[in-house]
Amino acid sequence: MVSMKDIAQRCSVSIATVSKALNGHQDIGESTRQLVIETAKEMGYTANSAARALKTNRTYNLGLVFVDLQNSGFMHEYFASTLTHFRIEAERQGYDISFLNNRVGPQNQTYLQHARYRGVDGVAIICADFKDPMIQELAYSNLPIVTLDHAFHNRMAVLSDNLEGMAVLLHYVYGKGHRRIAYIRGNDTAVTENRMTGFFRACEELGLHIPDEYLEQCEYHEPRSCYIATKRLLALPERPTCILFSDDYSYIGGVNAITEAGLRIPDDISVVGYDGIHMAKMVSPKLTTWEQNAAELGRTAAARLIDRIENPRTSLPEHLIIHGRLLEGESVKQL
Amino acid sequence: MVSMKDIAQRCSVSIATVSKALNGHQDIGESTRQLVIETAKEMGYTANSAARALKTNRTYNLGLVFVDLQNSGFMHEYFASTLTHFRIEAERQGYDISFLNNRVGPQNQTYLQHARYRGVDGVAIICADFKDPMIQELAYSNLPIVTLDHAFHNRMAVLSDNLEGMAVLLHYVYGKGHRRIAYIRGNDTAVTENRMTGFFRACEELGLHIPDEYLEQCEYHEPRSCYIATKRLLALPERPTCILFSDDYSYIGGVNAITEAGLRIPDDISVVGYDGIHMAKMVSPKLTTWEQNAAELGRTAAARLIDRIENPRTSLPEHLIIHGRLLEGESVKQL
DNA sequence: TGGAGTTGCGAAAACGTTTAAGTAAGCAAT
DNA sequence: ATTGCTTACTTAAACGTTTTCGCAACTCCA
Repeated sequence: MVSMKDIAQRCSVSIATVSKALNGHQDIGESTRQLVIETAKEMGYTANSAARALKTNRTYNLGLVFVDLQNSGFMHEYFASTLTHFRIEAERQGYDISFLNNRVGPQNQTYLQHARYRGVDGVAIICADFKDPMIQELAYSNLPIVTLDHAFHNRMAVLSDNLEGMAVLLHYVYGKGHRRIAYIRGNDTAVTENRMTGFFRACEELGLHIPDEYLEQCEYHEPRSCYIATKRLLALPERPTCILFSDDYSYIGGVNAITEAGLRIPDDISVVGYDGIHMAKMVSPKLTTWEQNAAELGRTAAARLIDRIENPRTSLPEHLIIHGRLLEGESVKQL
Repeated sequence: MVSMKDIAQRCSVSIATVSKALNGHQDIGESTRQLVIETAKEMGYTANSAARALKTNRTYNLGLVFVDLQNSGFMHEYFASTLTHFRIEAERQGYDISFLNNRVGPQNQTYLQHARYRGVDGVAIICADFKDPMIQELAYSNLPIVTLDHAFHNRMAVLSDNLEGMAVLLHYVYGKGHRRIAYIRGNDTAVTENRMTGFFRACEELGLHIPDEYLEQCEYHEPRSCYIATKRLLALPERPTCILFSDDYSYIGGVNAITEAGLRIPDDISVVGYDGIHMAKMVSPKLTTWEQNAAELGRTAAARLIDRIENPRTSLPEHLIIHGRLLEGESVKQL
C-alpha cells in the first residue's frame, strides 16, 4: 500500500506537507498542493482510516444496534426501510455504519464494549429489546446516541406518531359507522403502549365503550399469532364489525382466519392495518392502514445523530416525532 | 480511555507484557498473566481496534456490497435473509461487517477504494449490478472476495440453484397436466439467464413447445410490472393455463391482474412463484413456489469468505451451489 | 563448575497519520 | 539596517498496539 511517506519522497517534501496538502490546510503553497494531489492520484494512494482514527479519535463510523429475537428484523419492511434510509443519509454525510453486537468471537461483550472497541463516533439503536440492561448501559454511556421508537430520558429519540396514528384510525372507522370495534395489539413495548393510549383516548373522545373481549394481543409481524387472535374474535357471540390489526404483516394471518370463516372483506367485516408496507397497496381489497414514514424516521435519526456528534454543545437531545398518514384503502365498509 | 500503558503502570510490567498476557502468548508467567487480566477487567480496558489494525493489517471487518437501484434491497425477504445470516455467521467467527459504497462524503470513490480505506479483510458482493465496472474492479482486485448469485471467473461464488429450480417447477406443472405454460422472467441478470436455461432445458426434456407470446418479462420484485405482463398474457386469444411468475413478490401484482379479469386461482388459472418468502405460505390459496435457501446462502458465503481470508493457500475459489426445494401450495390445479 | 537450554520479561521499532511548534525566507515599513 | 509580519514548509511527538530481538535468571546435566 502506498502511504504518505511514498508521496513525500516522490515530491521531495515532508510527510506533514503531504498530509496538509491532501487535507486542504491553508499553509501549503498552491503549486505544492497540486503536485502532491497529482502524485497521490498517480500512485494510487488511499488514506488509512485506522491510522487516522488512532490519531484523531474519529472514525466516521456509526454503530447500529439492529437485532431482534427472531432475527427477522431485516425482513420487515418498516425496519428495512428505516435502516436503508438511515444508511443513505449517513453515507451522504461521509459516515459508514457498522453493526454492533454482543457476540464478537468466543467471548461475549456488551454493545458498549463493542462500540468502544470499534471506536464508533455515535450509536443508533434502531431495533432492540429496550429493557435489556446492555441496551440501557449503551444508552446512558457518554457516546452520542439516538434511539428509534423508544425514548430514553435526556437522550435523542426519533419517534413515530403511534398515539396519533391509532387515534386517527379509530376516528376513521367510527366515522364509517363502526361501533363494535376490536383491536389486536402487539407485544408489550413502548410502541404498543402509545398506540393503546391513542386508542383509548379516541374512545373517550367518541364516548365509545370497548368490551374487554374485543381487546386481543398478538406478536408483531407474526401472521400466525394474529390468525389465532382473529379466530377468537370471530368466535365471539357478538362479532365485531371491524378489527384493527397490530400491523400490516399480521394482517396476512388475520385475513386467513376471516376467509376460513367464510367471511368477506369488507362486506362481512372491515379490517385496518398499521405500517403502510408496500403489500398493503397491492392486495385486494386494498388495505386501509396508517402509513408510518419509515424513510423519514431513518433519515432523521442519522441526521440528528451526526449533528450531535459534530456539534456536541449546540445540539440538544430532543424527542422528535415523525408524522405518518392515513392510507385509505377499500377494507373498511361504510355502515 | 484506559490503554495498555495504564495497565502496565499499575502492574509494574512493560506494555509488551500486557499485550502478550492479554493475547495469550506463551512466554508470560501464569501469575503475571492473571494479574494483568484482572487489572484490565478492573480498569475497564477495551482494546483499540484502530491501533491493532494499523499494526497488524487485519481489521476483522468484512466489506459488504449491498445496493440496488431502487434502494429496496433490504426490503426483499430473500436478500434480507441472506444478509442476516451472512451477518450472524460472520459475527460468530468474530468478524464485523461494514457496508461499502461509492459515495462517502463529497468526493466519489470506487468500492475498491472504500474497501482499502477501511482496510476490510475481505468483501462479499451480495446485491449489486454485476456489470458495473466498479464491481468488476472490486471483484478482480487482490482482496479475498465472494459473490452471491453471480459467478466471476476464478473467484469464489455462492449460487442458488436457479437452473434446477426452474426445471423442477416446469416438470411439476407439466405433471399436473399443464401444457399452455407462460413464464414471466425478470431483469436481464445471471440469475434470469440460469432460470431461462433451466426452463428451456426442461421444455426440451418434455418435448414441450412454448410459443413466443407466452414469454414475458418484468422487473423482479415489482408487482406493478408483473401486473402489466400478466394482463398481456390474459388478453391472449389462447390464454395459458398456468403462469410462472418471476418471483413471489411480483406475484402480488400478477394476482391482482387475475382477480381483475374475474378469474380464480387455481380454478381458472394456475400460478407458480419463485423464492419461497414468508408470505407465500400465508396467502390463500397457498402459493406453489421454489424455496431458495437464503439463510444457507448467506451463511455459506460468510463461512467461505472467512476461510479464504484465514487460509489463503489451502482455500480455493469454487462456485458453490446451494439447493432449494419445491414448496407445494394450492395454486396449481390438476388438469 | 561450567556450559547449554529454558523461562519470563523488557526495550524499542514500527504501523500511517495528524498537528503543535518551530524556522527560514521574503517582504514591507520604519 | 532593523523589526515585525506573512508565507510555506519541516521537525518531531503522539495515538495504542504488536512483535522481534535481546537479556537476565534459573534449571539441568555432565
